[in-house]
Parts: sequence; C-alpha cells; structure tokens
Amino acid sequence: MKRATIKDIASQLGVSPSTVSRALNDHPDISDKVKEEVRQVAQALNYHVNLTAVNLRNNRSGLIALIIPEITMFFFPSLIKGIEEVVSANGYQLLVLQSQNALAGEVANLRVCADLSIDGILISLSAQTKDLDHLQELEAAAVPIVLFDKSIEQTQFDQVMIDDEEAAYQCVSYLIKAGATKICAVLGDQQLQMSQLRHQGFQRAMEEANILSNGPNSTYIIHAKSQDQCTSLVIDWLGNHEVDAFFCMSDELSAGVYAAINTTTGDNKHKPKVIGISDGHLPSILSPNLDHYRHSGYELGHLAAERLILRLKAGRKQTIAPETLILEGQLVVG
Amino acid sequence: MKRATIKDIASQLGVSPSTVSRALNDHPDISDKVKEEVRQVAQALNYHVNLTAVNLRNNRSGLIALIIPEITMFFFPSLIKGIEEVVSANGYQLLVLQSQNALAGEVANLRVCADLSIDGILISLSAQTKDLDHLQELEAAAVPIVLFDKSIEQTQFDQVMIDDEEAAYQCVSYLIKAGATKICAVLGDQQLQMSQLRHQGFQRAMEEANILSNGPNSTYIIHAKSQDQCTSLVIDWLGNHEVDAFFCMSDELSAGVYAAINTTTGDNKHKPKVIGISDGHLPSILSPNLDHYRHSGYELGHLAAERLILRLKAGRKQTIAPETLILEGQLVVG
DNA sequence: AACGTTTCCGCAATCGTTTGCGGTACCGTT
DNA sequence: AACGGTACCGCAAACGATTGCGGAAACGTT
Repeated sequence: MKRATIKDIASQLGVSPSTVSRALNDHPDISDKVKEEVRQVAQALNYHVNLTAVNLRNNRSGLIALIIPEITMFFFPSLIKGIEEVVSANGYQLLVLQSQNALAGEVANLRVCADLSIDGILISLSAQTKDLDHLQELEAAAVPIVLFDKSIEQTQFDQVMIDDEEAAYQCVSYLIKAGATKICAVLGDQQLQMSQLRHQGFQRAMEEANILSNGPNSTYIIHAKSQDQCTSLVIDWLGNHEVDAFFCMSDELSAGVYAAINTTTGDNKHKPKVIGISDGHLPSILSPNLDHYRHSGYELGHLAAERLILRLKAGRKQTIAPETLILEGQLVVG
Repeated sequence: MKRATIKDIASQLGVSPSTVSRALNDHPDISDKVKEEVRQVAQALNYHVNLTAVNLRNNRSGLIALIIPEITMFFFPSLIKGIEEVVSANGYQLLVLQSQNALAGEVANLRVCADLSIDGILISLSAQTKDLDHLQELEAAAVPIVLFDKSIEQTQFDQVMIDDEEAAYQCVSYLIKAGATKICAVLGDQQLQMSQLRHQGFQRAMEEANILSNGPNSTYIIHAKSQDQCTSLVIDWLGNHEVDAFFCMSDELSAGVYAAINTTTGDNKHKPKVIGISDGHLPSILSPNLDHYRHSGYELGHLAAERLILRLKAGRKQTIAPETLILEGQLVVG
C-alpha cells in the first residue's frame, strides 16, 4: 500500500491540505473539532510526515555529518557514541563518512555534504590536509563546522581538542620521575599537527630534565601509521637500542608497542615501561594495566557535538566567534 | 551567497529549466551546443544538484540506515567500516543509529527510517527483540531489510550470520582436545538467540566428550552483559571454582575474563586457557595471543551491505526470496 | 508544393509539505 | 441596518528538480 499523504487525509475529510497541515501542527487557526478529526484519520491511514518534503521546503536535511579519517577500534567507537547521543537527542541524525585519511576523500565527503544540504559538520582532518580551502564552500553556505581531535593551525572555525603538547609533556615527565632516562617516543603520521605537538611536549619534558640524548635528530623517535607498522618498526628498533620506557601518542600505537615488546622480550623482568595517550579502554584490557593520560573520546564527542548544536540553534542571526575548546585530561597511573 | 539552482542557470541562458535539467543529465534531446553552454554556466555559478529535491521527486533518499544495539570498541568498528565502504561505493550514504539494546529504541529508529524515506536497512537486533512486528511497516513500504549478526528465528527477511552453534562447538572441542575438562562458558545476555545458540554448541562439544559436569543446570555457565560485569562475575566465580579453560562468546567478554584472570591469579603458571569468538583485533593485542574462532566483522559488513545493494538494484520488479547467508569462520590457534 | 521526419526545446504537472494572504461566515455592538 | 471583530478555513505559490507531451522549426522526399 502506498504511503498516505496529507492530501489523502484532506480528501477523505473534504478539507484542504493546508488545513490538514495546520491541524497536524496544532496551528491556532484550526478548530479543535477539525484537529481531532484530522488526527483520527491520520492515525487510521497510518500517516507519517515525509521528511524529504519538509526538508526541501525548509531547505535543511536534519542530518549532521561526521567526517573522520578512518574507523578503527581505538578512540572512534567512544567518539561516535558520544556524538550520536547528542545529535539524536536534538532531533538530528548522524551520517558517518570516512575520508580514508586522504585529502581527496575529504573533498568528496564535503561534496556529498553540500549536495545533501547537510545541516552541520563535525570533522577530524586527514593527515594530508594542510589548509581549509575545501571547507570554504560549506562555510559560505552558512553550514556550521566544528573541527575536533585532528586539526591544523587555524582560527576560522570552532575546534574541540585536547592540549596535545601538555598531554605528552605529562606522560614523559611521569616516566622521567619514575626513573626513566632512555625514553622512546612513538608518534603517528609525521604530517599530522597532532604528532608534531605531542613531539614538542616530549621534547619539553626531556629538555627540562636535561636529558640531551633526545635531540631533534634523535633516533629515539618512531613514526608509524598503523598498529602493525608500529609493531614491526619497534621490533626492529629494539634490536639495536636500549630503552627504559616508551611514550605512545595513541592507543593504536600503544597496542603496536605492546605487541612488539611481548614478541622480543621473553622474560618478564626487563620489559620497558609503556605510557600512552588513551581513552582508557585499551589500558583496562592490557595487563599490567597500561599507564596513560586519559582523554575521553566520549566526552570529546559530546563537547564537539554540543558546540555544533549550539550554532545550529543560534541560527544565522547571531554570529558566534570561533573558539578553540580544550578538553581536560588527566594522568592515570598505578 | 545563495545556492545556485537550475532556474538560475536557465534564466542566465534564456532557456527553460527543463532544458537545463536535460542538458546536465546528458539527455539526447538537447544539442551539444546548449549542453556545453549549460555546463559552463553551471560551473561559473558553482551549481550543484539539490539532492533533497531529487529525492523528493524520486521518492527515495539515497540513505541506508545501520541500526545496532550499541557502538562498542569490539566488532562494530570493523563492521561499520565494511558496511560504509560498500554503501558509499554504490552511491548511498550511511546513517548510524543506536537502539541502546532496547526494543523501544529500535522502534524509534525505524520510525526515523520511515519518515526519512530510508532506502534500505541493516539491523542487528536488540536483546529485547522477540518478534519482527515493528519491521512490517517498512517491509510493506518495500524497503529492503537485512538482518545480521544478532537475529531471531525467522525466514521472512534476509540475514547474514555466522554459524553460532558451530563456532562455539569448534572452540570448545579445541579446548577439550587440548586436555581441558573443567571448561567455563562465558556468554552474553541470556535473552539473545546468539547466546543460546553458542550455548548449544558448547553443550554439544561437552556431551560429545562425555563431560557431564556441564549439564543444563551447570554452574559452569556465566552470563554477562558488559565487559565490567563480566570481570566482576568471573572474579567472584573463580573464588569457588576450579577451571581449566574459558570459552568466551565475544571480544567484550574475552577482555572481561582476561582482566579477571590477571587480577586473581598472581603467578603465571596456572592461568586458565582462554578462547573466544573474535574478529582478531583483540587477540592481536593480548599476550599471549588469544586463541580464537575468527569471525570477520569487516567481511560480515561487506556481505550484509552487498546483499542489501543487490535488493536495491533489483528494485521492486523482481522478487528475491529471503535467504540466510552464513559467513565462514575458522579456528585460529597457536 | 505537400507531406513526413527529425531535431530540439518549452509547458506544465508532479513529488509532499508549508504558509502568506485572503475570504467567508458568524458573532456581538452601536 | 451597518459595521467591526473574531474564528476558521482555502487558494495558490513555493522549495528544486524531473519528465510526458506537444510544438515549432528545419530538413528531406515524392
């Protein structure tokens, strides 16, 4: 059976479609009697509004897009969960797009967003992204955009981040206080601003402690783009380096380092310490519990989504200045 | 600047909107000269089709909904990744909805799907779902639906599953061959058909080996709904039970059991063996590598999405009989 | 010259809903 | 009786794109 429309209700009652529309939306111009009749017929016909039509008229879509480099088991699940809750609680639906960590993918995703009249965008930039030119078209169309997690130096858009430099600094400082001197930093894609900032935090902690063996040209820095690549790089590296501890900038890399350590060091005595930046899920699985700087993906998702909703509710009347929100994290060590 | 429409192009060129539409769609009725002019003006105005309008006319949305109980770091990331790839490769976009593992949530999600004129649905049922009445409305509207992973006994819809009973049987048989006799099964929500089937596989293996201590009323069965609950239940349970091995029906539970074991057994000698049903990601992180029955979420997502696409391409002309597709898995032990 | 074909384009309806602008009753007031 | 006011509802356009049908040229054929 075909889907019932407002016209079906109208013709059944002998009134006009406008009256039905107003009745269903509880418009004061319509008498209670008619309203009740309309509701009954609507129910009888199992009528439900066609959002595509409503959206066309209102020039909106009710959709919010989430653009991320790639869905992995680390960080993104809790992030998506946090975002989805806020989005759906506010009457929007969530579209998930992957950029495949490539600028071209990001551009393609934004093209889809524009064509679909997406109402708002949450985006974590790909490693290749060096400027925000491709966001301009959406920006011009007054579509709110919030950057989060992976971004670049900019002040044009809202962004929700953690203090990458500080997080790394705290991790490494903790390692140093615990007696480590030979510390290896395991970082992500070198192109990422996030990697650079966390590298800086690492440097600051090392310099503060006068540990000079880790200069800019240090061999105590490893860059890896995936868990598996990380594992093999670290295994190789351990072959000709002594190390007290590893600092890993993400769960993915922590897992890679963990696997490498378990492969190479047979006895349990001299395993290097590991600390990572994490949302806490991986550490709870590993044994011994991984020390980490706690950085909740769930909260980050909540915050970023709420910022977007704020802009959506404000509409285009008010102009809200772009802000950078920094989410607090904390060292969780045992 | 407002978004350019077909009318803008038309008035700029002094032709009708219909001509512009046909030109952009490369209709043979339009001369090459006009086509070229239209394309140039379109480009100059940065014109892009308004999909909401197209969708209204075509009575579609270009959206495929994924309804899952809850996003966790286990299994769902690879699943979503697999689905998203197929969906976007076929020109659709993916909407992610969570039912919060509740029937009411599922119903609400389906309501959204109907209102948005969703073109197809991929759904993993909540633990509360006992029948498929709430799917009838969408079914009546000829919206293709594919069930996957978590389902119930039914033949009305396509479903993509693994052989739950067999997977459990293989895991437990392996444990028995390895010498275990006191085997504890850790299962999910008792309401889930998946839990019941995997329980049956466990039973079959045990009975085949004439291990009778695990009858239907056995205390060697633990049901847990989350990783944390699993951990505390297993810790309690280990207090007054001897055990050779655990069989865990999911990554979430394997992680919970792992944590419990690491908490209770200090020495490394008498740790019980653990085997789980998994997509392989968690096992690669744990040490020693977790034995598991490999069940790829990525492939499951691919397969389920492809089945849905198949139905979408077939349209409503052909009637395809509902099928149950069983994805092959394999024991990965070392 | 009359007719048939082909080429190319516009008119207008359509998808389902919303809304500004009216218009018709009906009421009570003076 | 004339007027103002209120209550209630319909007309028609609009959102942007698509498409069946028809029509006007231009061309070729007999």
